[in-house]
Amino acid sequence: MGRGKLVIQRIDNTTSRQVTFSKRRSGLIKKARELSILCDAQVGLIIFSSTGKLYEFANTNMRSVIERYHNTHDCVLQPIPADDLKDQLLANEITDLKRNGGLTRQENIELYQKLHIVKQENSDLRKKLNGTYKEHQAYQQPHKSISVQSDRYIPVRLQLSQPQPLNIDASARTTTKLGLQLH
Amino acid sequence: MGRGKLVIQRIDNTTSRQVTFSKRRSGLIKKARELSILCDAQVGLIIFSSTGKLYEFANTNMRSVIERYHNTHDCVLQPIPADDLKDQLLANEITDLKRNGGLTRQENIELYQKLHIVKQENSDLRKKLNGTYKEHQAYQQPHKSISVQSDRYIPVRLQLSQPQPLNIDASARTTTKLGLQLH
DNA sequence: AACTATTTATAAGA
DNA sequence: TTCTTATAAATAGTT
Repeated sequence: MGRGKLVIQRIDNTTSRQVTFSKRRSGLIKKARELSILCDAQVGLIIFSSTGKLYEFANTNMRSVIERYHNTHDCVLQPIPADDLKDQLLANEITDLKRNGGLTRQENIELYQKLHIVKQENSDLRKKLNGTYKEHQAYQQPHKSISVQSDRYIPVRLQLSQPQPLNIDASARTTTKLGLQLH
Repeated sequence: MGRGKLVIQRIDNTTSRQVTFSKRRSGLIKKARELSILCDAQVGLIIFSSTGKLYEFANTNMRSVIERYHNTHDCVLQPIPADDLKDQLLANEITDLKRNGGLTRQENIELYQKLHIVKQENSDLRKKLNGTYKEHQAYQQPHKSISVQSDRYIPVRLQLSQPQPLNIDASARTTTKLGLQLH
């Protein structure tokens, strides 16, 4: 839609990307709202811009949508046995925290890998560009600090971020009431 | 859009409503995907039809979107009041989990920012390289490596998304009363 | 922020 | 229901 046909791939130009984001975000939210009204559907929409800003729409409220979403999926984490109501409440909270923390860590790992790949691509591009300019000795790498930083930084973090297997065996469950372990 | 103008209110006719739901649902998901790609945004979309069936889209994975969403809202570390020793232990465990999760979260945010910067740098380099080659029409496919990257990336992410088994080793069992282990 | 030329989505019809 | 088509709506590039 527009003056020209748009190929669906990341828009390089920052200004264009931001303008397009603004336009399409509002368009998307509008359509989400329309769908929920027209068709009597429950809709939840979460958008994080590339700069990390949050935009959202939910015809009811986001929390209820998310809860309903969770209910449709099997709970991966086993409930922690508890003697009484108070213990159960605390145990539930711990279970939630474990789940969320695990997800954050997992996303972290993915981000490191992604970052690693993009940086690699980056340095390949730089190399290529350098080759193009090789007759001009004046050319300097424009972002040397970043590439140096990544060389030192990434391997270490990747190592630290390796997925940690979590595991409760029977004996562990007998020794601790909560059988809790956080990685 | 269509033969006639449509008023945005619940469609009474069941058949029409279902047909419209089907069309608009796919349209909405398509646009959500486009937004995430074009503008490098993280998008999560949850739709429950009026009959309760779930449809969803997330460019990364829904759990990570939801978690990130939660993270932007609740961040406060409040000490939990406890009546007795056992409660206190549980409360401490929760506090630890929260703190640890917070750190991971913080790291996560920084990774997003970093990734954003590197991607920008990447596209700048590509632009520069393209300019260098502008007289040679041979240089086309500016994003080839990115598509390769995603091909490599997605399977990894799927693999990482598998539920992680929980595991406590002997040393962990002996070190903490609650069976808690922080990594 | 507006403006439109175009593309895209889709309501109604076949 | 799936396909078609006229029309409304969204929006890319421009000013």
